[in-house]
Amino acid sequence: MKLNKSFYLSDNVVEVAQALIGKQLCVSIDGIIKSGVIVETEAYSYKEKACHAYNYKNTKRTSTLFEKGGIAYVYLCYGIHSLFNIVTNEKGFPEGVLIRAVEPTGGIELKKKITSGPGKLTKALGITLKHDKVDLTGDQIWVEEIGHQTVIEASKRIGVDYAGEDAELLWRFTSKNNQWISK
DNA sequence: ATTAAGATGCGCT
DNA sequence: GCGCATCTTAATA
Repeated sequence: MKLNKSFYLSDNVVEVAQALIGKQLCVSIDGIIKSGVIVETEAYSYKEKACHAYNYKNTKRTSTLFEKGGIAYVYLCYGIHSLFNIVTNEKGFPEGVLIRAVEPTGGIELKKKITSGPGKLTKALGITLKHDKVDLTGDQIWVEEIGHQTVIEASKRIGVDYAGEDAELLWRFTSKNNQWISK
């Protein structure tokens, strides 16, 4: 069952990040659907330094985060990697959930662990910068409830040491004992 | 116009 | 564990 818009409009991005664990992410490209269960997320909010849109910093890159929740935020990191986020909250409140890892369920090459990392999973799913601002209630990218029961663990986020005290926030959520999460 | 740095991943030691 | 590839954005002038 596809999640509807209201799921993404919560003003508590941390709750959304937790709720997304165990949901299934689907991407439809050229009629081919690729899917995977979300097993690792991170929450980002304008309230803390690690976020691109910290303190309502609205730039060309972060403008997507200021849009109404329920759309994709894809951006290029280090000139190489496309990172996929889900924008939450109402328009003007930049918050989002970074998808760091998924467990492949369909349409993805299963031989190698190519989904265990924010840069790799986008490639595995075929997500590109063209998907920036794509509506997640549409037919290109969406998230659906599949009734997965998961034990969620909270930990510190990765790669945000520069954020000082905010790097200590336990805003990374993983599915316990899952082999697909990044290390 | 110029430059520094980044929500990473890979290869090598 | 460490360094590099690679390029867009943003801060500075």
